[in-house]
Amino acid sequence: MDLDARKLGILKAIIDEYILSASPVGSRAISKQDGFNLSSATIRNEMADLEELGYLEQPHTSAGRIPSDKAYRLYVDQMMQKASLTDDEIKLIRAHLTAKLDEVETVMKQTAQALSAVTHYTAMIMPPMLAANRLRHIQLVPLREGRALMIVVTTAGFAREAVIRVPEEINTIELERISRVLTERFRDCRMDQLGERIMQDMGGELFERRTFLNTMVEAIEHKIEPDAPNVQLSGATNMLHFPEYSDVNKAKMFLAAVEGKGTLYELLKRASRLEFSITIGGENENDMLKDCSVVTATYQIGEEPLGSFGIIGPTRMHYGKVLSVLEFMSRCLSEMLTDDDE
Amino acid sequence: MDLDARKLGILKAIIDEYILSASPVGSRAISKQDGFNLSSATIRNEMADLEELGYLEQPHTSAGRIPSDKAYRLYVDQMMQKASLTDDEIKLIRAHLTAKLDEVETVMKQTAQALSAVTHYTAMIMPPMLAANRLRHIQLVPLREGRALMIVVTTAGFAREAVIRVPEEINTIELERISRVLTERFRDCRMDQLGERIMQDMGGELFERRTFLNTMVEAIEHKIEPDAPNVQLSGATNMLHFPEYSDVNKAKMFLAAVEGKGTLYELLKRASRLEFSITIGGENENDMLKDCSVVTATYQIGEEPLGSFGIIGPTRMHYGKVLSVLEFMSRCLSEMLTDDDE
DNA sequence: GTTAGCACTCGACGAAATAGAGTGCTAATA
DNA sequence: TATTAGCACTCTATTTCGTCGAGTGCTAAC
Repeated sequence: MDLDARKLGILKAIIDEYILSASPVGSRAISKQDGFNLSSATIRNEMADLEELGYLEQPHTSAGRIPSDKAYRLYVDQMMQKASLTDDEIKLIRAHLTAKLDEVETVMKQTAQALSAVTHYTAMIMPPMLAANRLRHIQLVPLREGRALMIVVTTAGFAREAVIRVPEEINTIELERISRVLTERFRDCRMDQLGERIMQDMGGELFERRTFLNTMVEAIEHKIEPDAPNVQLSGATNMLHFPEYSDVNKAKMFLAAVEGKGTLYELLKRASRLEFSITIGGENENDMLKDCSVVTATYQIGEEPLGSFGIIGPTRMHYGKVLSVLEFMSRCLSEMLTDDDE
Repeated sequence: MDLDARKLGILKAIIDEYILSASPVGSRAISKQDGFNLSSATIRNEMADLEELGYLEQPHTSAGRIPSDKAYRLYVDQMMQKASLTDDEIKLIRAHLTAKLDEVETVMKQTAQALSAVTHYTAMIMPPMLAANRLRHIQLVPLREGRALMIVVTTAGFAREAVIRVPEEINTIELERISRVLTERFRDCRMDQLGERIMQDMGGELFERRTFLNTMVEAIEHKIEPDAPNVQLSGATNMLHFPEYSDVNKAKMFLAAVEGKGTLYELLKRASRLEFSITIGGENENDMLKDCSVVTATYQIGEEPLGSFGIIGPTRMHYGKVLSVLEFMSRCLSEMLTDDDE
């Protein structure tokens, strides 16, 4: 089952070549490369073996070979070299992230754009999960009759708003009081426990406001993890430049998979548990992505992972380069969120 | 130059037919329709006339005719019938807009989705412009050292945030004071004048904070009209189902035009001056949209238009249906923003 | 174990043939 | 004078067929 050094070398050469050319690799192409002093016939024999072992596939009898998912997996785990970023690439990324990015939304968008611009694949990023954030401030701003805007701010500087109904008997001053009391009492409470804590603690000075508090708690729980999460996507059309998507139906398929952002959100949420993840072709849960690879990384404030981002591309992907880019971006992004303007 | 009734009728029949079939319409197809008791030869003569007048085009000698932009313009201006919505369509729209949509973002997204689902075209919507809104509340929430979150709320219940730097000497209590003073002083000031007004009025109790106020004003002006505006897009892939986009390059073109959302923002902003607008093919400023039509409508709070939304489709579009849908959605949306949860 | 040689397979590409839709024109008709 | 039937013609789309070339697998020789 294990591959000897020569098979490994040949397989790597094939994969590298296929990643560049996107067309099946023949034995001659490999035998001509420096490093192998072997005839094409020998390579052919080895390739036949590799095919039997499941690392290569043949589109049809008289074509060259293309790597299987299994081959990419091996490649990623054992033989890939990380490609460090060029100065131009770093410049390009910095250009996207330089401006005074004072809103999360904008940071997300710029990150996605930078990623897709540098990699030429499709980039995606999920907004930060607030669960592990801590409460900093709650503010109720009265609007027209019977409504108020509730604003919840976390220590990391993220804010969520919701318009909520306010019973008639609660006036502006009372809203102010409730804001102050809640802020003081629940300051630094984890966001994912906030609702629960408020409910438990309703006996105190806010007892007579318990129905209203209920409304607030509901809105808060609804906000911690937005139900229509705003995954930012960039460069979906990049995929159309790859020969694997010159078929309109393939393209349609891919774009459909990517447009339903719920899918991507699930993907990214799952991926946010691991610092980096690479999912190759059929390893994807989503059938529509079964000839794509997904590479993700996380971003964080301090130690706490907030969310993840990544790129989607053909399985024939520049894994080495992509990983380096993600690593770099992860650092940039985390730094931005921690030190700098939000 | 003017068309007699018969030419008009024939032209309308051709357009209606072409909208359905997407393939050039021959003389026989028209002569067989009820209503015209004319042979195909007569129709042919009329069609030749219509072509000479610029209303029809012939892809090649032995094909039928297709309507020109000029024909669609005439169609839209004079002969189109509005198609009222079916119950199913209304249900579909309501289904998208029913839930407690408590955040602008969500409303935008749902609207776009409903639009693209009902029309099968590509839908877009711009977020509300705050310029004509009035200030309701300013709140500064201290974050980690040297930072605060500035939150600006308008009377319509929209909020914008920005993380800003805070000089060391300004403590929490002082931030609170500044918030209160600004809110009191500039309550109900139009958002697009707010920055200016604050600058003018700096002499009062906040004189010693003028550098900090400068920072705030900068952030405010930056926020009133976001520079990377979050145009929501939905159903971009719908276009791939239309035969006019079975060519990958056409598809690429369209998707590229639509992905750079700046373009769409400009489009929508310009369109927000008119309650409804229809732009056909070459009438579009953007060359990449020159074989698309764009139909837009506005949404408002009270009398004040806030922004616009619309759909993009092939010039061969169901204009009547689309207009009705937009009309209906415009009402829905404005109602939602005015009465109900934001 | 490696290699040269060769017959074989299969898709890509282009030329030629065919079918069919639709036209424009002419001459007949009402 | 407006309409129509008839017909030759044009152009595209589709199919068929032959050729080319890349690449293979196998065998026999090194």
